[in-house]
Amino acid sequence: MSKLKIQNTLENTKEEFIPVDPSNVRIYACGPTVYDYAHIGNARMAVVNDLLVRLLRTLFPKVTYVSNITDIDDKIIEAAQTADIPFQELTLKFEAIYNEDMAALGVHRPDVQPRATDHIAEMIALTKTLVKLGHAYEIKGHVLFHVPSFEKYGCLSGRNRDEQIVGSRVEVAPFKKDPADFILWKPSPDPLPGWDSPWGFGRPGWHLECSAMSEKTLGLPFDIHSGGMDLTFPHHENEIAQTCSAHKKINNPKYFAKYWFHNGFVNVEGEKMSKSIGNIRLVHEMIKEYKGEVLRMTLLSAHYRQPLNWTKGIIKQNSTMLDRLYRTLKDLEHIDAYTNNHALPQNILEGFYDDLNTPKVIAELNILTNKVSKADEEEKSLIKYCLLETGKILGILQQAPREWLGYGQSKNLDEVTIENLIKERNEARRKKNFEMADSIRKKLKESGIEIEDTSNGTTWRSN
RNA sequence: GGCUCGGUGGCAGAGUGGUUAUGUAGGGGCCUGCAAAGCCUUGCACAGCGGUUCGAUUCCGCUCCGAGCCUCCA
Repeated sequence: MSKLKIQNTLENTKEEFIPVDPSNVRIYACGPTVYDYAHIGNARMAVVNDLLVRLLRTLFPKVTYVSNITDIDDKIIEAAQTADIPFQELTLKFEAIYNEDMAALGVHRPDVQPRATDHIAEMIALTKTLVKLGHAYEIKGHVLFHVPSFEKYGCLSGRNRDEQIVGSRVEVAPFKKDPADFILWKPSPDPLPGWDSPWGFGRPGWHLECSAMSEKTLGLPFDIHSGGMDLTFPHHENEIAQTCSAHKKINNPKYFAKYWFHNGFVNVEGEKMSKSIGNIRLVHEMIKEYKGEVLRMTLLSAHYRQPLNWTKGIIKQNSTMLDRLYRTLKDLEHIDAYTNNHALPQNILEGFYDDLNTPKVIAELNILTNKVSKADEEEKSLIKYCLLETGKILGILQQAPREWLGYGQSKNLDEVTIENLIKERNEARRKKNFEMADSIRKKLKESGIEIEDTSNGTTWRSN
C-alpha cells in the first residue's frame, strides 16, 4: 500500500506525509501580492498547490486549504500612487482578476482566502507579544524582530548566519541592532495608507501577515506551509521565527507547520522571468491564445520542484498530448467508464504518491491510451475510468471530448455552408473528380475546418 | 564566500545497480483516391575522470558546466 511522500524543505528530505489531525488536513499557501496581473510563475504555485490539495482530498475526509491575498505592501502603494487611485481599488481589482485567471487554469478557490488588511488587529497583537517576550524592539517608529533571539533561525533554509554575506544584495538599515533583524511594523508618513498602533500610525511588514493569518485560519500547528522556492528565505524563515517565538516554542520550528512545500521557478525561453528583461508571461494574456487546460498541462509536465522552461514548443507539445488523450476519450465515448473499481492502477498512484511525480503519472496515461487499440470492452471501460479519475486529480480531461477537439464547431464559417461544401465534395468524390474534391477540402482548411473521412461518413472539426 | 538543486536521446521529461520510461519530432510500413485521425515498426541517451561492484546512467569522490537563494522576487 503506497503512502504519500512529499519533499519537506524543513528536513531537506522526502518524508511520508502524516497529518497532525487526519480528520482535518490543513494547508497554507503564500498567495499573491495583488498589484498587477498574475504571471505564469504565480500560476505554477497555484496549480501545484491545487494539485496537492486535490490529491490530499482523495486520501483524507477533510482538507482545509488557505491561501492569502497580500493587499498591503510597498509595491501596492507604489502602483496605486502611479495609477492615482486608492490602494484598495487596485488590490480589489487585481484580486478579482487573479481569481478569474486561476479559475481559467482549473484552480479551485481556496477554502479561505484571507486578506492582510482584514487582519491588522491580529498582526498588531502578534507584534505586541513579540515585543513583550523580548523578541522584538521598537526604534524610530519601527518594530523589528531581533533575529539572534531565535536560535533556530536558518533551520528551514539550511543557512548558518555566520557564513552568509550580510546585506549582499540589500543595504542594511542603520538602526538595526543586528543586520538580520527584519521589520514587523513600520511607520506610514502622512499620505501613505496605515493603521493606528501602539507604535504610531503605520503598516505591517510583509512576513507578519502570514504568521497572523495562518494561525487565525488554521490553528497551530498545521500540516503544510507552501509557496514558491524563493520564499524559503527569508520569508518563511521569518514566519517561523515570529510564530514560534510568540508561542515560546523557540526550539520547535514544527510547532508552526510540519511540512514545508516549495515549488520551483518558471523560466522563459531559457532566461529568468523578470520585468527588466521584459519577458513576463501573464496568465491573463496567455489564456487568450491557449486553452487554460493546455497551460495547466504544461505546468504539470515537469516535476513541481524542477525549473520549468516556458517556451512555445512545450506548450505545443502539451497541447498535442492533451488532444491525443481527449481523442482516446472520444474513441471511448460509447463505452461506460468502469464503476466497480475505485482504485487507480498502482503505477499511477505511485506517481502521485512519490512527491507528486506528474510526468510519471502523465506517462502512465499515455501508456493506457496505447493499450486501447488492443483492449476488449471491459479493458476499455477501465481505461476510460482511469483517464477520467486521474484527470480529476490532475485537473484535466473533464471536458466533453468532441467539444475539446472542435467537432461541429467553426469560427469562420456557418454550419450550413460547411455541410453544403462537404456534400459537394462527396458528390465530386463519387464522380471521381478528385481535383474538385481536394480543392473544396483545401478551401475548408483555409477557413480552419479539418475534414475527416471515416467509415461512418465525413466529419469536420475546427482546427 | 555560504546554502540548495541540476547536467539523460533533435526537443520535452521520468526513472533505475543488470531488463522498452513516456510524449514529441525524424525513418519505414499499414489504412486512405488524397488527406486527417489511427495502427504497426525503427534510429537516437544517460557531462568528464577515477573508485566501489561480477556489473553503474543509477552509489561514492573529484573535475567541468549550469541554475536559484544569501533580507520583502512565485
